[in-house]
Amino acid sequence: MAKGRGVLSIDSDLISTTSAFFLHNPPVLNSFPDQENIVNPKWKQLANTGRQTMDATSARSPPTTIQFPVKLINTNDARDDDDDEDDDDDNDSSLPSDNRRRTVIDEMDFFARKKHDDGYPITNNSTDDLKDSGSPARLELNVNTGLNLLTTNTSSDQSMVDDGISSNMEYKRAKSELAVLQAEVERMKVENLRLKGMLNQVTSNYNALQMHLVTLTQDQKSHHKNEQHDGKNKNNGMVPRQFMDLGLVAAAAGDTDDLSLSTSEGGRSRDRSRSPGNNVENNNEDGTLMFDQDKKGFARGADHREDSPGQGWASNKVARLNSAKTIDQTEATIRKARVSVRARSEDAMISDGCQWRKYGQKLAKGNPCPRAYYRCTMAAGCPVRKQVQRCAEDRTILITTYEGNHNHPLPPAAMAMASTTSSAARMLLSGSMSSADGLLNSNFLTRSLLPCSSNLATISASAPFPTVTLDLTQNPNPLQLPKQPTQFQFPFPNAPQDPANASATALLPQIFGQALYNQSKFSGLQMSQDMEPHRLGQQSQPASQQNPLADSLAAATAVIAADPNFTAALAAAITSIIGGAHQNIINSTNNAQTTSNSNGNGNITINSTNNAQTTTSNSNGNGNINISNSNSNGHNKTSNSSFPGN
DNA sequence: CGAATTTGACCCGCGC
DNA sequence: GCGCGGGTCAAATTCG
Repeated sequence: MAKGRGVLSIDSDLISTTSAFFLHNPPVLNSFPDQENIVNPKWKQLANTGRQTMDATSARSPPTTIQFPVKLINTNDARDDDDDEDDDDDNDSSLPSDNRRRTVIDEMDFFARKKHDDGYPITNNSTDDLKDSGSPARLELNVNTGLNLLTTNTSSDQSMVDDGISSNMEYKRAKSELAVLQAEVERMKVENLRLKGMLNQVTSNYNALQMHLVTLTQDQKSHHKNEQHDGKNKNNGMVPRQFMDLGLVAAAAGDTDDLSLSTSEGGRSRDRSRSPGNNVENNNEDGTLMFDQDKKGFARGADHREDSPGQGWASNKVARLNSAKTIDQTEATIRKARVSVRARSEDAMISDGCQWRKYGQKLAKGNPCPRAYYRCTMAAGCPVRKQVQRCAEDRTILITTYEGNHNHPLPPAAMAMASTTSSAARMLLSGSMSSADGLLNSNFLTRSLLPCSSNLATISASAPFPTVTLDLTQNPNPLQLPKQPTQFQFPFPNAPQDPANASATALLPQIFGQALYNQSKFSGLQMSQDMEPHRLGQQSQPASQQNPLADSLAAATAVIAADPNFTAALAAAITSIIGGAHQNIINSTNNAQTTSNSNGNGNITINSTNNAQTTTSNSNGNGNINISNSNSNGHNKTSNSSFPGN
């Protein structure tokens, strides 16, 4: 897990970077990040892996993305590249030199380019962006510029006429392009209204969130030893939402036959022959093989599914095979994804609200402390597993790794980890599955989007399993939070300051996990690009009734779900809270600009504005790394496999 | 006595 | 092909 770890660290104090997000145009979305916007050749090479000719696409097709200028200024590094000019000067040379250089994301100007295109005054960011547009590839994606009008028309519009008669043609073409863009603007406005509502909800529920967490903390402190037992008796407080197993239930709902075939063939028999008793568990009431796969899920399920297509099945349903295979790959990635929580605790386990049964223990290599294996026993067949092991270096640190999603209602106290585990996969997936080389891309995103070295959250896509690690054991990097003298103990100001209390530490995963969960919730189920705003609000309403916290964060995360950069933005907000923020403002306006600002005090301001495109621009301190988010693609994929029951 | 835990064996994937 | 390591199983054991 250690190798190749990308680290997420967003320092509210040092945040001085302006992030530019490029919002995608979903209908013509490219499934791969805009490596054209990647200034660094090395990164660009990475981004090109497994991707088809993007250059040709961008050259021939109408603009698929709308760029929103972002300026990322790296202030953490000793290098003096913290001004715009420097960014321009060494775009190619300095940017990649150190992927691990911490980049602090401060401001996310989602709509600056949009403003520019709409004729609004060009912001400073826009200016910077234009300067950055020295990269030819970037110009190609600058869909709203006049230049692109000449280069991005569709092939059908490409005429063989001579230049002499082309002026009128080009005028019409430009007019057509303008109409398209105007339609996009209208759609963005609708999207913005939706986001506005979400963000307002975040604001209105923020106090409720704090109260909720404080209550949880007090409750967990007082019932720390008995929490698992309490969870058994809190059926009244069960969250009615079903955490369906990733993908497998989707198979039950849609392609049950196919996936059943796929899972019943191949490597399935070998396992069953060894464990006949599992057959009972395999036969779920709905006839799916959900648990059967889940039993292999922690380590082997994905592998089985990946090579599962049978002979006849594949030959008869080529088209469906492709789609199913894609889903399988998605599921495999999700299934492999893990959420690891590092927390200081003297107890054998951190209290996460679930009931667990130990089914194994093993001495893992490199750690004298045994690793314990637990499975959730709150419901028969629940696929969720967790591993608990003490850190070899510091045995006061308890490392708990979760995988899987609960298939049963959960008590509120258990929502934290459940949300985390069910969503972390998608967070990784949002970057990893946007292209053929999923993990590579995920890792790429990790390094590019989350270049900051941090103790808070780590996303490791290069590990055997994509892992999101939440480190609750260390105070933030002093270089990143120089103004935060106190040791990080709890992310919320009102929280008890008891570092040894595992219950308290378990709440950060709740926050983060909730965000992740909501991200998946919106991205996978409700964040459909085609979904109308009012419908979205309606769907989120029940959850809101159940848990205002869930919805408030859901709203924020819905925005974040658009891109891993947004996740970084959320992390920035969380980090801000951790850093002692006393004020977190999330505003929503109709202005064509979205910014996320963080001052030295850890305040976070997120202004949502008139835009709905989902292209992202990312950059570190040395230059601009522009990543075209495949949000819509990736999330649509997950929507097929994530929460089919909803 | 039932439930939970322990623990050795087994299976599987992966690297050499 | 073999060994290693991770993960799981299930009989044995312990616990309440």
